[in-house]
Amino acid sequence: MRQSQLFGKTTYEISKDEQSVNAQLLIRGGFIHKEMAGVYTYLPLGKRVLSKIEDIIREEIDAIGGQEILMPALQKKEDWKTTGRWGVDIMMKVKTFFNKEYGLGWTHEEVVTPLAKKYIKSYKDFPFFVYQIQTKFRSEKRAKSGILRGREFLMKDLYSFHINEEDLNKFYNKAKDAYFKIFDRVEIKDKTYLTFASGGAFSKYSHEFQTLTSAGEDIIYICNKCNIAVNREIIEDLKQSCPVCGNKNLKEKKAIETGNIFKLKTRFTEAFNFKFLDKNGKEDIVLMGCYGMGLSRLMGTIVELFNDENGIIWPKSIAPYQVHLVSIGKDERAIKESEKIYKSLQMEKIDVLYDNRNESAGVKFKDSDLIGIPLRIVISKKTLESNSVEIKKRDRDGFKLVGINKIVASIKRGDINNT
RNA sequence: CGGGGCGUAGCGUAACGGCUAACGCACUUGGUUUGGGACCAAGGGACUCCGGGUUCGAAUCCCGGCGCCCCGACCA
Repeated sequence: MRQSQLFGKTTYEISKDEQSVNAQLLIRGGFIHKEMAGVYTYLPLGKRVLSKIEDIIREEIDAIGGQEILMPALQKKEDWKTTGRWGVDIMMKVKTFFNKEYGLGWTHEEVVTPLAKKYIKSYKDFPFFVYQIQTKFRSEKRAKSGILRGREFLMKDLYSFHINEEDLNKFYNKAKDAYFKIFDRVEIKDKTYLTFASGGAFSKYSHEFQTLTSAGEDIIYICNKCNIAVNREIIEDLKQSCPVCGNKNLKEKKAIETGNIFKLKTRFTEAFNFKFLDKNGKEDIVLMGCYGMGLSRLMGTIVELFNDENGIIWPKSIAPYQVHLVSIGKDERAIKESEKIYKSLQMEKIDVLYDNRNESAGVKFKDSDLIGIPLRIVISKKTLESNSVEIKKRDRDGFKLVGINKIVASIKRGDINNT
């Protein structure tokens, strides 16, 4: 992508209204645009990051047997009445000119349960797992913290269906592992704790995935022995101790909930009377689990975690581009060589953002820092004096020169992947 | 939903009862620049959030809306 043609712009100044770090950096970098409180447009750079997060999640959920579907955001009133959730205050509703009402989906049990019931009758078809990556609507009383708490946000929601508890438990643990794989791939695993939360009426605990950040809005209590945590709602019930080992020395930390998994058991299958026929031809109730993960929140969390005074520092796996090719100056040969490198990187199928703009070196470097692509190739008259380009890496350890490539027009995929 | 703060060009701000609403960034044109947010010159761009009031006169004061941010309650 030629930066001269990139839709969206970096800005130096930002309203003092915008106080959260993720909103500031993402807006300044031209990743997102705020439409209203809690509602954002994802510009090309932001959309690329979101898509990369989406790809990672899709891969890991597919790997545990998830089948992707896409359910409607516009939902039937009667199904919400069936579960008794039509009246919850989080639900947004729309009304037509003729006064017909619909709910806007903030979760999808009311859609997926009747849907599954329609297709599945026999024990032979269990277990099965369906998920979607879709926009959710929630009437948050207070949207805040940039894309950490929106009224409209992108979420992956997975639903599992089982004929017995043992099978549900088995999958529940698999989902847990898959979540940690996702956190690992976006480089926040070491800051993310499996956190015990209240399980409601049907199971003792549910689990949240809480990622430590000062921007977080939750308080969790970490057990360093077990490497797990407990959330605020159940800390008192547990008498301030770890539910696994009983350790009383829990550390209080701020965190953000980046995922949650929940054994729904029969909460929704009973409401919709979703039963299956077992081996003996006898009816029994289906068990369910649900597994959520907010993509836009994950993106915001990563920005909160990985930045410095100059801008965002994206993990390699979700950076909007793999390489930022920065061409400095108007020197004819430098421009010609930049074009050659740009084309050769494209031939190597490397995603490259090419700063071909007619801007000063300072502007280009500042923008590059802000956008936060971890690998930067700089080419200028100066580097060409030694027939080379600079390859610089900017990551959480700082900013350093990692190489000088002598043969300018022949940077290969390997050179990029190895740095 | 309670408390606090704030709404002036695309963005950041100034003017705080009195001439044509000012400045910086961004934008357009021409020129000089190009290794860390350059410079000169010339431009375009505003129903001062909306509605009502007070006043000879309102961006400025008052009332009512709406919107945005922060704190709290609630929540992925």
